[in-house]
Amino acid sequence: MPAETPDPRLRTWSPVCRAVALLLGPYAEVVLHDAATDTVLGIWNPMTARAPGDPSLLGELDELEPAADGVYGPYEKLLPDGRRLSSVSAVLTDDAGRPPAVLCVNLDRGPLEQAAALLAGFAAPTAPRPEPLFERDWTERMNDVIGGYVRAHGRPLERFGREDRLAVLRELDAAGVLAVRRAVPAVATALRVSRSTVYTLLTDLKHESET
Amino acid sequence: MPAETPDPRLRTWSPVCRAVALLLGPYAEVVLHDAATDTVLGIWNPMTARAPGDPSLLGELDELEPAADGVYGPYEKLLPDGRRLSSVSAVLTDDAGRPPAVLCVNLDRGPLEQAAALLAGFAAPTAPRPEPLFERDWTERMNDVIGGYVRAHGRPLERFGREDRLAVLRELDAAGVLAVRRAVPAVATALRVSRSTVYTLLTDLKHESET
DNA sequence: CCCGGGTCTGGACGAAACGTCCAGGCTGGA
DNA sequence: TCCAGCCTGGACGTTTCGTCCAGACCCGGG
Repeated sequence: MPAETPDPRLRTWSPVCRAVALLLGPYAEVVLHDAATDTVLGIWNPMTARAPGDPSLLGELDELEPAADGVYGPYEKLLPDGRRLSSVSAVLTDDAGRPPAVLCVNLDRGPLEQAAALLAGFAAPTAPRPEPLFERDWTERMNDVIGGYVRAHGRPLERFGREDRLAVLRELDAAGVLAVRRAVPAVATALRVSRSTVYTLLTDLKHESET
Repeated sequence: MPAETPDPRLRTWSPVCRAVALLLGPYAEVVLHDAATDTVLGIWNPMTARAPGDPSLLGELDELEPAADGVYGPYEKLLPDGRRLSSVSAVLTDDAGRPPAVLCVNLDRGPLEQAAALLAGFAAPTAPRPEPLFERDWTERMNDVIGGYVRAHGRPLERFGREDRLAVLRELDAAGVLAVRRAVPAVATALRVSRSTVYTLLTDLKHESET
């Protein structure tokens, strides 16, 4: 039963909500909450079963950083059906001194992530990751450094020249990777180069930094 | 000057080439090579200045894995202007016993990667990387761990017992400090303990975690 | 007082990793 | 074609690692 006298805040904010909902298409839900009563004022593109008047279950915001200007997120939300959402919330106040409303935009990441994965796979020149089992350690940083250099210079490993290797080794050294046990042989392999070469390059590096 | 009698292989394969070129749109180049003379037979959607009759510069294929069924790649190619391509090649033979042709499809990855990056960024719920940002020197981390333990337990280094040392070593190991070259002697010194002791404690630790 | 279990110590030692060196091989340019 | 520069694989001496052990030390119990 829709109220005959809609909340004035609804009149104020609903154009924004409708606009955002339209702009972001079918994968975004926009919800306007009443912060005082913790109920839903309005909802556009609903992805869940909530309707105006329902409780907001907005307690979540308390746990988040106040984030300065009343904007929270983007943070991650999970739906019972497994969908993952990216959400932002904003506290809306008007000059009429009315209790604030809270605007929430929930974007379903699923389709976007699928599309991104699809495009990435399409563009991939090779299998994305051999991934030697989760190794959250220095080898990853090594790969980050090397991969970053390749991307930054648009030059694949096979086209590396002496200067490229020197640059990468400089970075790896600065990152402390070379101080790790057994790192040098691993780096050599990663650079498609012999252990000897890595040591030679390293002495060259040391020598050049002395000047 | 187009030859009056086009190569019969061109008649055989050009429909395929045209179809692929159309399907993949403006970002894909299709080239048909003559493997015997190493020249270009035909080219659709050219991204480079090559034309029929030009040398193929197909030597690249020799460096690649024969890949079983005559299909090479996908592998990465670089254009002088910096564009990155994903390429596949296939050796085409017909039953007429003619010398084989080589079909190359070069897909410009740039637009796809841009799109993927855009989508991925759109979907990202939060900054992808907290990135420890200039990871401090491992000795500092060692001192942090030890100092933190001392403060947390209000027990100065001189009062450390076996359990304290074990606990600290557990933390240091988890922090990866012990994977650094020459770290163990330093840790021993910091703990006011001999190198031997550290090693025995470490084996005890390893042994206890096996149960 | 002495004893014994538990712990740390310095030193020794084989094994591994480290870092250097050299005699080739490959490649791209003069 | 030769040359110069770079990379390679292997060999080799050195350093570091990790283990082992005999003895010193501490401390509570008999």
